[in-house]
Amino acid sequence: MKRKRIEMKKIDNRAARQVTFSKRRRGLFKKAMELSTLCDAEIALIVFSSTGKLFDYASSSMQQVIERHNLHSKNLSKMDKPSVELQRANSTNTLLSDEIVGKAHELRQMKGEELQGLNIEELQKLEQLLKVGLSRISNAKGAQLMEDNQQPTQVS
Amino acid sequence: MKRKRIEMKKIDNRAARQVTFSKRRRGLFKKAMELSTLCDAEIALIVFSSTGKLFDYASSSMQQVIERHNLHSKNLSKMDKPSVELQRANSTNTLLSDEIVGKAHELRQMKGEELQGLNIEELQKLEQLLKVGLSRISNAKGAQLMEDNQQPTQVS
DNA sequence: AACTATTTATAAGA
DNA sequence: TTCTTATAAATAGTT
Repeated sequence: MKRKRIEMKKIDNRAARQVTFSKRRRGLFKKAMELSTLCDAEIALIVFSSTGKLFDYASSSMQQVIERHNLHSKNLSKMDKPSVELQRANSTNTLLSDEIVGKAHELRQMKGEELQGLNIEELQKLEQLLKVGLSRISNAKGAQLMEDNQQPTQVS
Repeated sequence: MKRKRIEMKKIDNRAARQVTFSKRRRGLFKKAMELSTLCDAEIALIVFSSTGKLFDYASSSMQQVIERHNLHSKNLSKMDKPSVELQRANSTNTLLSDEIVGKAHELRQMKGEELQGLNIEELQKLEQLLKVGLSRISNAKGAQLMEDNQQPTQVS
């Protein structure tokens, strides 16, 4: 039987690759779930086989993990524009609904209505976002008052 | 030394949980990369530690895998919809798109990126909204710092 | 961070 | 695909 360690490159033989994929995929998902359970981690795992079949797992919900990931990796300025991909994928409404759910969630976060689950770092990012917004609004008010030299409205 | 198999539930001890997280996280990411290499699979893995730190991996790009996932998790059965159904779906899509545009606009306003056309009163309302949001976030930060009164453990 | 006894994953064969 | 088993790999408990 003499097993040996396998070389870390794509397995050429199709059948062998498929068998290895099945075994290792199981192992990988098991490990992901264990890590989530043991260490209270939030995890999402997406796997496409070479034949295009999808396998996925999320410790909470895929949407939630992806959103949280976006909050971290973003490019805070492009999160609020309908994505190019989204416009292209307009053929069904599922994606659109997801996007609405996501944006509604982002809005609630900006309003401070749904902050649970965010850590300090994330809260600070949000705070920064709001502060920038506030200063822009303040500038806009100033500019408008200058133009409106007829009757200065009361400002807060 | 007598190691025994560990119980599959959240590890109570903070330090032990942190150590296990580090070890298993490494293992999990290694396995994910190996599966991708050996079996030519497209993989995305997102992990948030219990302290909110992000770790991620994507065999291609995160955006690409997430998009592909979105494509899979929705239709498949909607491709061969009767035309009436299709029309209904399309009009729904239009409504949903409008809603997204609206929410995106609202988000940009909150960020102060699109304030043209707003008068003083509107700017003040917006400002008020942001101030309320800021104070809630500030409270949340305070609450979280209180919770974290156990000494922050060092992570690798 | 490093060590090692054990457990766990899995390559190869059936 | 499932199972078996020898072996490689991961890791729990410890230093």
